[in-house]
Amino acid sequence: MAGIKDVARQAGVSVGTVSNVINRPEAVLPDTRARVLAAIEELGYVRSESARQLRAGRSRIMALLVLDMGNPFFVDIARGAERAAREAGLGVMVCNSGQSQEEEAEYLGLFAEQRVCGVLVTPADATGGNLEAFARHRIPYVLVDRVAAGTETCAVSVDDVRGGMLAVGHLVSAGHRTVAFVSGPGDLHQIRDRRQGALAALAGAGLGPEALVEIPSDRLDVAAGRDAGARLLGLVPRPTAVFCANDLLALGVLQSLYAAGVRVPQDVAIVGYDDIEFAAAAAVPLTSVRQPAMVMGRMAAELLLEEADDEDGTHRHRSVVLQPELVVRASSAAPR
Amino acid sequence: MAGIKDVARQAGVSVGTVSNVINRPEAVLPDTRARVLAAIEELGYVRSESARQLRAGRSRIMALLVLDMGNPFFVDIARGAERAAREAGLGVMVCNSGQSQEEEAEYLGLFAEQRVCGVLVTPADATGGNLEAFARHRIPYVLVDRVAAGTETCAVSVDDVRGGMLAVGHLVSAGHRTVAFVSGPGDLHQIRDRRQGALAALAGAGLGPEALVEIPSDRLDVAAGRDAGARLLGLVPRPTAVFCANDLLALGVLQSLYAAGVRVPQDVAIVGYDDIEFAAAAAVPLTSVRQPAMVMGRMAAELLLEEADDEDGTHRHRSVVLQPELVVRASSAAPR
DNA sequence: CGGACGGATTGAAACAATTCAACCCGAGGC
DNA sequence: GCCTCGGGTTGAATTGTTTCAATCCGTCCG
Repeated sequence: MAGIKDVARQAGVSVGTVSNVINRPEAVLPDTRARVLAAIEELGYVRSESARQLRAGRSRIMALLVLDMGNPFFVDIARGAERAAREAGLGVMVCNSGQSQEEEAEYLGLFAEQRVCGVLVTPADATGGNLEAFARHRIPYVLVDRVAAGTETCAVSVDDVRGGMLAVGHLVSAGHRTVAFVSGPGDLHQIRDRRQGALAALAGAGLGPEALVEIPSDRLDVAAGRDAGARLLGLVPRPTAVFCANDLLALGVLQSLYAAGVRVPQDVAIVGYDDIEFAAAAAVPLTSVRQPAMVMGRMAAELLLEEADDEDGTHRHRSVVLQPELVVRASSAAPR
Repeated sequence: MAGIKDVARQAGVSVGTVSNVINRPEAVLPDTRARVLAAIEELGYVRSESARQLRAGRSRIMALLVLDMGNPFFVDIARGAERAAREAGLGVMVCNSGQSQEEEAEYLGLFAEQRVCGVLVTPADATGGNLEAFARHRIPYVLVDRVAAGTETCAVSVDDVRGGMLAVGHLVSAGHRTVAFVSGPGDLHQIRDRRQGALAALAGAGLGPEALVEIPSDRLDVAAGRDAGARLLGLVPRPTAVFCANDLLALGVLQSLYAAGVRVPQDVAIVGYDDIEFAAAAAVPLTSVRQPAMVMGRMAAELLLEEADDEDGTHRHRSVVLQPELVVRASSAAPR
């Protein structure tokens, strides 16, 4: 494969001039430039990113490590981040930790080797140990969908307590007195916050924590939702409303109920979380708490870029908390 | 950041020995090794992937360029490819062309600069011009979800003609005499093949091409499906069955029909394509043509690895054609 | 006791770019 | 005619790793 030296020889100039043509074309005389460009074209020269990186000390790639690429919520985050990154001329490497600490650690190691210019990460490791170890490498990172523990890192999140409050507040004000909560892995921060918000909403209506019937689940996908739906059907008395920790669970629950002939929302109301495209696309469109996923991805990428470009230490870590929004659709209504 | 030289100095050995500790530990005396490992640990040394790449001539990253990351079908392909790549110790860079030729060209250029070890691509450019230009760089690539035009490249695809035939054959044998076909961008190979299969199935039942009522659509997402559903409702006489070019369209159609009070499958039967998770998760579970997406991603990655590792020219390009499978669910049944 | 063998280690070359001090040379000023 | 100025160009140094021929040294054999 042709290198910069071959181009220089072909064009009858030095390697420095070729480099200038590529990186600062205005600093080269037009006809020299033309000769070099012709040589580049003729040889099919493509500059080697690894050589540039080696010199620059870091790559022009931003890493994004999410919990589950099968969840459209994270796909939207990726979209937002990718757009911001591309505007800055960077590529994005999207990876999937699958909520596994080991995978997370492995990927973070990979990123360090790649000398990525920064990492956007939705931590799978609740203890923060992986990230603490990663911090040694002095590669900037931004937490996504997670509040920062201290002030030593940037973070973008959505107010999950408020989200839970909106969801259950809506159900309570529609007259429901018992709400099932289909949760997820207990160590996920997001889940705990949503539960807390739900309890707060109940308390606001004079209801105690016993009004929230938890249906635990160890995953956050449709299959787990179906399973949770089956368990919901077995409850006596059956709650008249369900709040699901995300839309995938909600879709699964909806399907279980529908299959059992339970009408939504007449018999049971459902509220989901995330407002993924498929929530609105369900046969009974789902009421859901919308998270501005694309905005979150974009903001996280922008914070990261700011930190990565910070030469003179002016950067101050920031935590951005976005507000969720309740989108009411057909799946929720007053009980019977 | 500490480099291999710093480690060597710290451990009192030469750089070559450090390299050996990392890459061929068995070739180093245990106590030398221990000293080096201690130095690595102490300095927090992480080897620079760019420097390795520079030396090796290519990176340890495989690129995957898909049409739409918002479509779970492609997410599944990515999953399959990622798994195979990781088994071989490679990273995967997943990118989204969004069916745009320009984006595709831009990404291919990026891949060439990165010297990725290979590219898996679902072409957006039907003319093949982008890939033809890319072939100059002598970076191996494999076509995904697309048959190879000639024998100069590997490809993994699913028999779309047969898929269309299965879908419409099923509807016809259930007694339907007119089938609407919600299509997609006309220049996509996949769509043309599915239509052809649909027509073949009709012909097999003694029905002419007029039995297939095409409802064109320029995108392949849920919103386009909703729109197509609205147009379907306006048709007189209304077809009793719809075959959608993919599941996202089908979900949109299903929603439109449901909202208009048209019962599925009693009034209109629906068959989708891809069998994404959300097809089975719909309130009325969708009959769909299952494509083995993860298998496709995995096989494509394996073909690519074989080609990339091929030192001695033994590699022969292959086209793998997988078979689709009809999954019958509640959304299809005999007319009235 | 000398030479051969072989495992462990060394250190320099190579990889492909960017950067920068030095150089060249024509124009303009004195 | 000499000096200075400055735009254009040069080419060596630099980046961090891998690789490999060369070296070192202890052991075994004759």
